[in-house]
Amino acid sequence: MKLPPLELEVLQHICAAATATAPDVHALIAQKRDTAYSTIKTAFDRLEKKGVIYRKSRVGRTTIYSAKVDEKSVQISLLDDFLTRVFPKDKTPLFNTLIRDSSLSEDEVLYLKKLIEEKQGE
Amino acid sequence: MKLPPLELEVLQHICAAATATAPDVHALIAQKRDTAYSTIKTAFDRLEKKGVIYRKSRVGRTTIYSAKVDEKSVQISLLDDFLTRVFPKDKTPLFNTLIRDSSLSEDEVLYLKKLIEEKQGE
DNA sequence: GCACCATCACTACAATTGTAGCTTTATCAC
DNA sequence: GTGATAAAGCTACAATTGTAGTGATGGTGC
Repeated sequence: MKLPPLELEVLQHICAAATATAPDVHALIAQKRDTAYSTIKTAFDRLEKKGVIYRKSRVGRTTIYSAKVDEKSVQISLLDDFLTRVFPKDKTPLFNTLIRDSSLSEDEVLYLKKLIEEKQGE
Repeated sequence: MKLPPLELEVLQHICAAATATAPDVHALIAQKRDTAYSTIKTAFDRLEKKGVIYRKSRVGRTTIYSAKVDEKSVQISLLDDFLTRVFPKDKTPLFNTLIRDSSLSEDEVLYLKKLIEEKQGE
């Protein structure tokens, strides 16, 4: 599956709250940057047309949407595509950036270590 | 920086060979899938217009291009954007897919482990 | 010298995406 | 009931991208 940035962002808000309305998501995004309501609503419409979200119910004249897909599976699908496109061969720069340069918490580092030791045990 | 898939793919071929011509890259890509020469040449033209590659020299009437950018820095830039967009919060699914599900060579696993231990030593 | 053909340069077009305006409509408050 | 208004629905548009056709052109071989 492919999701353009804005649609992904909207989907993330919907997933985070389990259900969401266009006005709600617009309010959230508008906190960070200037965006018209209709822009966000268009993202909802396109996500719905793509079968990624659906109309769960209504309150008043406000539609309540919910995701049809699991956020994690979307992430994995996007990650898969990204990795094969951007790091088709040598993954060293990926690891370097990820571990050396990106700010991981101590917990994340421990989690990673555990995963790797698991992998080595195979 | 942002690079659409086709332009990235072309750039990767140019970087891999240090210099490359449009006919060469077309031949390489055409091995994998059916693509018109002009499609590839358009990617060259757009990369050039974006300042990502430049005309280094000519042999006969064939232009030899070379990259103006380091492939690694492009990768890092794309990775940065991707991570903040797709995994803005919890990176657990990222690690899981990367380490558990993707096929890493033994060397890659060792390299990863080394990196993590380095990180822990900080 | 000339013809041929590889390569270039240019143009075009449909699909997607971000962006938003405008119109309609249906609640809700009174 | 009626009016104000929030939300929906629809339309539009520019930029980007993948795709490729076409016509120009200039080396190269003979």
